[in-house]
Amino acid sequence: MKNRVILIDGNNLLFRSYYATAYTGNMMKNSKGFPTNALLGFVNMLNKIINEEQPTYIAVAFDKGKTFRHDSYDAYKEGRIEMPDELRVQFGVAKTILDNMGIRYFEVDGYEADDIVGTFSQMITNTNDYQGIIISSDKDLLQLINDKIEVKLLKTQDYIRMDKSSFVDTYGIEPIKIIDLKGLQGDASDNIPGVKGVGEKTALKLLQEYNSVENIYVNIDKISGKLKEKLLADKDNAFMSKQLATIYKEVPLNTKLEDIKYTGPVINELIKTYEELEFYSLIKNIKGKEPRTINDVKIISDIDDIRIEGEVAVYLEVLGTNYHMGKILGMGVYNDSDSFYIPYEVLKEKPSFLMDNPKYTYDLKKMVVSLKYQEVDVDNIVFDTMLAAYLLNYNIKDDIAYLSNQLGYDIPFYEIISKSKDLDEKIVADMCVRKAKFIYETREKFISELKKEECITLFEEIEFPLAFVLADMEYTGVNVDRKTMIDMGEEINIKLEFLEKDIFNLAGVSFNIASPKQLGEVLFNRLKLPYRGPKKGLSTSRAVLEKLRDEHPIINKILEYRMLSKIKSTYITGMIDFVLLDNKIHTIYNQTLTRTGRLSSSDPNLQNIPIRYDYGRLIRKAFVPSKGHEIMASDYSQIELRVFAHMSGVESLVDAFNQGMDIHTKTAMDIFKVSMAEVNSEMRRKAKAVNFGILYGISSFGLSDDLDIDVKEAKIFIDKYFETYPGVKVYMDGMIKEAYADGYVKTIMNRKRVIEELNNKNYMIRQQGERMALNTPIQGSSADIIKKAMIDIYREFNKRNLKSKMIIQVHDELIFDVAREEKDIVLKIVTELMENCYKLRVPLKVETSFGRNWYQTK
DNA sequence: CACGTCACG
DNA sequence: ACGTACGTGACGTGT
Repeated sequence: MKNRVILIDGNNLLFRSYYATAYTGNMMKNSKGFPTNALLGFVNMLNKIINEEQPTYIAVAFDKGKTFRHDSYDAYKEGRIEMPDELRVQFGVAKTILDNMGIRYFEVDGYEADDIVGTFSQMITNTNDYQGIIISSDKDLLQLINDKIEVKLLKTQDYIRMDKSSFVDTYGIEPIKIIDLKGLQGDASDNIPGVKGVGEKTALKLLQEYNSVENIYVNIDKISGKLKEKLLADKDNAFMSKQLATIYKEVPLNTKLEDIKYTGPVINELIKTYEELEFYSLIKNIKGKEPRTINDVKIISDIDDIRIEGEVAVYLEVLGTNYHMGKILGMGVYNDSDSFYIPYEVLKEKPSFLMDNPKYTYDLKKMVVSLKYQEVDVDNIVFDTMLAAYLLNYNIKDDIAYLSNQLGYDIPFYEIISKSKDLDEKIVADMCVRKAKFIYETREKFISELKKEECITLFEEIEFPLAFVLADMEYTGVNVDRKTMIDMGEEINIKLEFLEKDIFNLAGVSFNIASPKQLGEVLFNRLKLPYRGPKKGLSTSRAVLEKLRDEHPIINKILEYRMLSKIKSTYITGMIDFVLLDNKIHTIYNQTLTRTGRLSSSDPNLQNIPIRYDYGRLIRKAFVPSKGHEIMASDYSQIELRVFAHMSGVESLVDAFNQGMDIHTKTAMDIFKVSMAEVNSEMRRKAKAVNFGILYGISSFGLSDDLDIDVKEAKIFIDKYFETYPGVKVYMDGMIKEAYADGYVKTIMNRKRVIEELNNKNYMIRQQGERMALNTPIQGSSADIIKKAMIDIYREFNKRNLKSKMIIQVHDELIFDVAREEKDIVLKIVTELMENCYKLRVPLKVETSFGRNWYQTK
């Protein structure tokens, strides 16, 4: 077995990973603003290579000198423009990481990475005991291939492995002949001139006949006509180009192969570097990490030993992401005078401080709900770090360890320590107390930041009280009629079987209908249906298929198959899995996820239950009230357009809402300059589409797609709209200007969204940022309003001791499980509070309906 | 684990 | 010449 030597073109690797993400606008930075995108790709690639190749030797080469070669990015190749600062600064850290990983790297004045790789290849070629593998996406390096050297040529997704025989198969020449090829055809990207008028085809033909540049000129008289003239005219260039294309193999490295032995990482140093970069997921995966020093934490074994005074930080550790019926490990407790860990067994005896002492925590909803299932009540919670960090635009990623490590704390991830073979209670206890300590010590900092950012009112009056409301909704849950679901599932199964048979018959072949790849193959290659979708690849999305409805009977069958299998997998099978022993579904509302301030719902998602199409809508029959109750659904009518009218202050829109007009009809009247009676359904449909466009940050393409008209026609519509309502344009321009000036936009309750995209060099990304800047204040303010309504309603229900419960929120509607005898009062309270919880210059309107299940509320 | 697709506001 | 409407979550496929 030969020694495997990995040679890595470090410049190439960093460039690739930089541009892989930077150009899409996802410039990744740590919380201090240091760019990390190239480094993450770099490290992931190194890990992948080490894993796959299990090398004994590794060297990484970097450029050092005035020339600057790489082929990761065309603009550089052509223009030799400067390396962006955001990439430059990552090179130094890359070298530190290599040191930490136990990998030698080399850079030599006046030489490029290629030359260093070439020099090592030569050393390998000169021995018998080594085998070299070069890693790069630079095809120039292919010239180094020989019996002992192969190249892993990196592609966007994966790589191609090239050894001597596969190279000859692909190109028809020996690897080393690449330099002759370049001598003749040149390479614009490397400023290699070559012979003018000779391209790849001619060059290959010449080389197959004469083998080398030198030999071509020896036999120049055997060549005739134009080609001979061209060759003679550029003879000097041909030799010079060949030399330029040749990778230098004698860089003075003063190194033996033995010196580049891969020694493995210096783990603690590597972790430190990763922590600095906030590469927490990489830290998780480091093998052989030394256990951190465990503090001797007091572990409470007797409830009577718990004595704590004053304000205290607590953190409850619950296993897994779904805390409904999740396993509770225990609670870390910390304040200035004491700290300890309370295991679950003691916690369930309900220590009194849970009710009495003022408490700070992280994710109060999770704590309250988890303990509620154990019949343990918690009261007097006064602060939640997670909610504060969310409003301050911190990256929280659902884990207190992520946040705390960003702020200089040393807190392990539970997933990591749970893998250590001797996980004892001491380790968990230490971790929980560290978390509580973090909460305790950073509370003031978060509060002062909230004040500074003027988000403290939003925190105190909306997000913090809302968490308790959501806790109650989640714990209350939604009753489900399993039988309705199962019956519907069986009906779907039968329909699917028939559809599948029909589809296979029509296609003349059986295949996996759920596979876009196989379906595309059948439709567009086998059945030769005309493709009218987006250019990239073969899309089989509904939008594309609907255009083919009249072309082939298989299309409708496929669309129906798709619809039914979606309903079955997501809304029948998927939903049934979430029905707990109480016959209820308990969703989780994520309060700290969306960039706009909306909630999101998961496990399962109750905010995307079908309604638009008749068949899917039937699933709502399975969502039922408690005994003696009914389902009540109250939704805001056009809240986002009302918010828009309010924020823009455009008079005709404000007036329309104040007069109680149908806003889409009103828009149609204004755009088409007709009377109300003259507005037909087509005009209203178009006006409606334009109104929606306005909410999203309109674009002619988007509108044309929605209305299925020309982009030109759409543009005319938009211009007409802006002519009709010049105030809208003024408002939008002002909003965008403000967003560029501040770097963020805000809602009516001062929720801020930072929009990095506005600083992106890429025009498309900036455009996207502008649309976010237009949409977020509207979507976010609507979210603010309904959150306020939910809090008001929750408090009023409690005050009146009602049996009825608020159970679901779907962005602009609230669903209730209402006791029959409370129908009148609940309707009155909900309407009143939803409509009046926040005063705009237009009225908020709420529409409500009752039903014996969710389906009937319409 | 990313992608395509589709469910909702 | 670009390649797009805003905000989410879940599923099956295929690497």
